[in-house]
Amino acid sequence: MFPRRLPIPTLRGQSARTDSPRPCRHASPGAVLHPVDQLFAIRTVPVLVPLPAERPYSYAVPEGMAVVPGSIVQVPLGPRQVAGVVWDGETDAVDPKKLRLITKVFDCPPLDRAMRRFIDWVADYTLSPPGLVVRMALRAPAAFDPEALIEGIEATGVAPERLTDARRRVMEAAAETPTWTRSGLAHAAGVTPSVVDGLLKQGVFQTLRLSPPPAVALPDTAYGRAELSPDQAAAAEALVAKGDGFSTTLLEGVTGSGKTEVYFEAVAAALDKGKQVLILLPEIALTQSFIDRFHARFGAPPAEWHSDVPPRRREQIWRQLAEGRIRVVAGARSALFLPFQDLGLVVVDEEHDPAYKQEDRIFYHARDMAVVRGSLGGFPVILASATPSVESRVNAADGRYGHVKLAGRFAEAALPDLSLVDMRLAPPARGRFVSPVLSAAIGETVARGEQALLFLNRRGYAPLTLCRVCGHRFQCPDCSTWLVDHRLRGQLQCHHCGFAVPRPEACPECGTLDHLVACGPGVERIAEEMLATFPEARTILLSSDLPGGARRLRRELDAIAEGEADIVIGTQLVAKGHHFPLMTLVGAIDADLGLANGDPRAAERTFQLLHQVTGRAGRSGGRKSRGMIQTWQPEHAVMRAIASGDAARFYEREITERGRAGLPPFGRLASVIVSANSRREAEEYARLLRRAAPEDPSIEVLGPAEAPLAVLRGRHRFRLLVHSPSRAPVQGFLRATIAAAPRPRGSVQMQIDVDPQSFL
DNA sequence: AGCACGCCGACT
DNA sequence: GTCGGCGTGCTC
Repeated sequence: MFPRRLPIPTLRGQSARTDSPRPCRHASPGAVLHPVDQLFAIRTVPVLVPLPAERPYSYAVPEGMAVVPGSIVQVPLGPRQVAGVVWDGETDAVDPKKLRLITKVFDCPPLDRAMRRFIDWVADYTLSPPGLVVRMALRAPAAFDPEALIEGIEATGVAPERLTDARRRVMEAAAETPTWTRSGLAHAAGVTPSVVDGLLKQGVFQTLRLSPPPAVALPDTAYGRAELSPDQAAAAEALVAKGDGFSTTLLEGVTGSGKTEVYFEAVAAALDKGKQVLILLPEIALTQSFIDRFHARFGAPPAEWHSDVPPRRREQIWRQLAEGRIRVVAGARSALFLPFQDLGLVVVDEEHDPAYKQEDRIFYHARDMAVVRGSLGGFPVILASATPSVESRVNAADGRYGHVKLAGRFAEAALPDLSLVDMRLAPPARGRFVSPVLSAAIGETVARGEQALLFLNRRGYAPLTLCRVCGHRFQCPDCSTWLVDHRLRGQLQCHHCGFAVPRPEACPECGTLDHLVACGPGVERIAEEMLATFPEARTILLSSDLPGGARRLRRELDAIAEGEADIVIGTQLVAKGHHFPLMTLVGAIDADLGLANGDPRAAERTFQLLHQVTGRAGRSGGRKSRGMIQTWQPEHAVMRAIASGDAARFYEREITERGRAGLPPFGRLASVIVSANSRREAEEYARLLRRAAPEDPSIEVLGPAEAPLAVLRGRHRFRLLVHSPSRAPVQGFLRATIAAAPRPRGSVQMQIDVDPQSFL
């Protein structure tokens, strides 16, 4: 089974003593040297510092300083002071002249053993230096020192000299709660702070130091206990029955079947046992509705953790979490590296979402690392989705994961009627992209006062611009990809590296004016078409590159939910999180779009995206809502699966295909991302790898044009795709290869991406 | 990752 | 003559 397949590769030799229960100052005394020994022996400890070192560095422990593995310490590193973590095991033999003293131990709970093993595991699996992994856990510099105490007041028992009305109200409030802040008490009593000041002066109150207020209120598991359907209750019971030890369970339920309420019961069970809980969400900045639902269930919001959380708040959350004062975090993938004190459950919501994969510096898939965290920490992990990843489906089918299904009988009825629009039979008019069939449906919908959503996963106006006179195509100078016409911004942009030029009027090749022509649709162009076809309808365009950022987007989404638009046109961000009750028609414009981009997961992604976006439709007025999918390949397995609603058959087919092609979760895929100055250099390095390879995996060099992935953002980056159909872990190959081939520096830099699930 | 050192191009 | 570009090496 899975847990025993999680070796800790690098560091071993824990001393059992070191992780013992913590005395109040967070650090146990450690070994005390005999006075005679003190003269000769210098105690050294390994310290993992936040830089790409393969091993922890050795530091000397000053006399009288108490450190244990996990202690967060400040150490000198070259010219500066950095925060590091005392690690497990023995120190390397290091030139005593290099040895430097630990500057100080932060007054902060140490990282627990499970967390340290997790960091080592992630470093080994992702083939990245453990120092860089620990860096992710230490991204809250000011949090290592205790939060500053604030000034509070408490009653002394002395009676006020003259009991005015205002003073009486203050005394009444003070009688109910022992300690207050000055302004807090004044506010609660409905008086000005000067009343409190007066009483303070008289000695009725005295000041004291209070610990700062909690970042979030404690959740109350009894607060908003939902009425569960029999289905939901059974599923919740199945989750809770998994017990406290490690297990992974796939919670699969169609849109609207109430998965969230079900796993909330598992969350409540963990909280009742005094455990902390982590709920991972993809792109949490846009999921206010989740926070609201959590609040309604538990009477308090979870602590939020994502890139939009301001630095001060991050520090507060980091600290209070380490102290165990925060019980629940809802966060993006980076929350996996937070210093939980007693984590007892991780829920990965929308587990299939590609946003869980980090493709920057350290490549990891948060869903899989959550499973690893659960395995090392000995607690359950729940993966929830309406459209699970093929990997999780296979793991569930093979018994590695539990499988809890929510049939959701009411939900079935509320799902939209889906139909394919065969673009070969019902082509749009010239220069248009919406089929007359869909267009008519939009007209009817708007006429009824309902909303229509048009989905097209392509930003901008048109993906290609060419000159009608000489045939010149606008191309990125760095990436050899087409420049995307962004009319609202007046730019041609490269979606790979961010290169942009103002939209030209003349062809740079032949100089002809006004003969440039846009080819293909983007959301801006669909918006234009809708404005022309339905000039009286209120049309809204939603796209990630619109000005105003996430906040404006959230406002727009709220406005749409309130009915302040008739036609909404959006990229894939409309597929996430939001539910639109008035939306009774969803149209997918270029549903085939994602199928031909060379991604081995293209079919799966398209299936999930189309399923999700059509699930946005509401259920207005008892009439079933409709989903219409424009496709040029109606016979494609994905399209057939979407139209028939037969997800099971899609998965079956996809699993067979993957097995045949040796793709994950059966075969292994990894890529070595190299930054090289030219394709030639990248090819050169690929040759080096091939020569050094102990076996013979295929290594393919892909530039930005062939591998349209976020990971290739930036100039001159290439992806060497290592494909191995055998069960032999690609890591083993890469490790050996990297050891044999000179590690590139400077002109060629590399990062490694091992595809999820190959750890099983 | 940062930071210093060191070696070649365009300028006050 | 310097200022400063980033290639290279190092941090216990």
